[in-house]
Amino acid sequence: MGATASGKTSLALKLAADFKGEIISADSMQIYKGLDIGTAKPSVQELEKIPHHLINLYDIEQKLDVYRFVELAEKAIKDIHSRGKLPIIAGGTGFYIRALLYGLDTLPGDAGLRSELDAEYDNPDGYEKLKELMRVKDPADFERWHMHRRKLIRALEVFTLTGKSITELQTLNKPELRFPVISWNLCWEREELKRRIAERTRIMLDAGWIEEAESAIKSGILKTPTAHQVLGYKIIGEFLGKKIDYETMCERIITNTWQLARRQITWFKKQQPETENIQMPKDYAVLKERFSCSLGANTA
RNA sequence: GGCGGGAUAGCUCAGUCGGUAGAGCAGGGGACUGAAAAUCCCUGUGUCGCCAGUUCGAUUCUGGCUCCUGCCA
Repeated sequence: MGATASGKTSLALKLAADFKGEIISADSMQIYKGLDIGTAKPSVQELEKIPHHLINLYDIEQKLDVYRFVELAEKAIKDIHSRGKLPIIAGGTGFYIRALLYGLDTLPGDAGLRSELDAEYDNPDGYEKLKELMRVKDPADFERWHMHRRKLIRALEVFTLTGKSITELQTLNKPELRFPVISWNLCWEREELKRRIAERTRIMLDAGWIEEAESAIKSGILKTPTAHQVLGYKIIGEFLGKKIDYETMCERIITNTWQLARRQITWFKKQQPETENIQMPKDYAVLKERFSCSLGANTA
């Protein structure tokens, strides 16, 4: 794992080639078909050379969430194991990776109820009514989430279904790794990562990202349940609609990407401290050697 | 050249009926268990363009200067 533009894809490809591995993408956006340039997927040749899982699996209008991701990834891991290969998980969606490695608590979900609550939130007084309901029924979660619409709604959803606080239900499982893993976080010096992001953004734009975005927007990506959240496409849409010029578009994408990277860095630092930080850049030979050792220790 | 408008946080700008100033964005920190490349929370001292005058006190009023900018020539 690692922040965006940290070199995960290229490292995963090399390790897979050297250790008979197959790659499972832990990326909430690379799972969608069509967003090839914008999500910096491996090239077609690379995808052909090394088997990949959870890439180009969904159409953009399909809905993805952690729960589904974990199911799909577990299936992929079993599948890879059954063929005697090594599963290599590579991606920047920390939330998904943590959920896969540690498992999710078995919380109920009801998308219908959730969207009802969400709609209620928009009604005049709806927000206050829902907050008041939480304040009375589930004060702990109210305290925790009253500032955060999405979290409040999810807490309310779980409370409605179970009569219990989501926070309470979440602490039932102690975090414990479900697989033996070697987990690395690719770290860069701040300014260096910023530079890499800026450089990669311009390369992606030159490689045809704008055309890709134009067609994705025509296919309605901005109205999809999950894929609309992908970074960059909306900004490119503003450029295509002549609301901003090329340079502004470019800078805004770079800024947004950097903000994403910062959130990822915080996540990996705070939420997955079991992960070993690998200070980049580092020669592949060194990484290969270290991986080999860890692998030996792990299977012993 | 004439008549206006402006000069305040890295950027765009508010504001102070005279008591040394605040928003958005950027930047920094944090959260995160079914939308996560998303969402949310915390975080703002800067010669208030320069020089003088009035005043107990000026970034705020007055005069001059410099630099932008608009209209007319």
